[in-house]
Amino acid sequence: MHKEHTLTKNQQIIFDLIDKSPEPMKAYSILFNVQKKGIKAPLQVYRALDKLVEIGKIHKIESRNAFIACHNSSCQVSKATAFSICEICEKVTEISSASLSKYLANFKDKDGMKYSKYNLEFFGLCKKCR
Amino acid sequence: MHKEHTLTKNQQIIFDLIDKSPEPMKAYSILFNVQKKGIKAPLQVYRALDKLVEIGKIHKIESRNAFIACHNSSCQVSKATAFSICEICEKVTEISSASLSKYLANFKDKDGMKYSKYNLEFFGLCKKCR
DNA sequence: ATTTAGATTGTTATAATATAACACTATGTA
DNA sequence: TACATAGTGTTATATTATAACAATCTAAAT
Repeated sequence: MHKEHTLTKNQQIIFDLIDKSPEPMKAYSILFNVQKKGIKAPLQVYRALDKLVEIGKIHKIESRNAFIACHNSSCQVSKATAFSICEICEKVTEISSASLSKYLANFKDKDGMKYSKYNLEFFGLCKKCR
Repeated sequence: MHKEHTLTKNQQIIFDLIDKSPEPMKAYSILFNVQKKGIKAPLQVYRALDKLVEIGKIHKIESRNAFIACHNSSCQVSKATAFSICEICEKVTEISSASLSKYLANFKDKDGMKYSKYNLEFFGLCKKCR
């Protein structure tokens, strides 16, 4: 359905790191972790992050300036994202709910406008922190 | 229903500026604009912004690192926000839809968890830019 | 009126996040 | 081969945000 993107070396290194991380990673934390692999400058990280976001392999958690691997097989290229964020432990979970995405994709604002692109962040306490 | 907060001098100056602005304002743009009123340092701005966000007089547009006055009379203290953002002209509009807020407040994730606090940003093209 | 607790202020310094500009290199395709 | 496009490496810098500390204001309770 969609083009498979072959990741470049930097993109792969950075994706692997984020994908293995149990929590969202911040750009400079990523930088610190990949310096031993030859990625030395912030821009190298940000460029890879931009591309990975663009092709849907990772998502940016806007309220946290952090990045998480996409674990929702249906949103590889999607820009329609939803997350829950624990306000205590900062655990972030991607929400993949067909009814939610359907509702939001069909939502019309007061001008009758629909939006296929959105980002939704829910805040609360996760199971463990409740 | 809710406590009226009397704004302090700095808070009032900064709120007035944001409230008059037709578009979201960034912190350092706010700083530049209030320097003639004696607010000289970033922290003075950020502290007022934090408080204004906390009491619901303004909202932060997370994807833009910018602040907009609340024009939704029902969300003075609310943390349940929704916006549409034009990807060309960057116009931001707060969405106040009873059905949307009802849907989101009642949304349950796969653990059955509900969230009273959320932020939703829709992206698309506004009327003028379409 | 005085005390006191909490919020707010002013200030300097610094941390954290992100991009500009430019020359160079790899990769795929005509 | 040669051309276009995307990616790289690098230095410098812009932008966004917070730490720490002393001083001041404000409201409520003596």
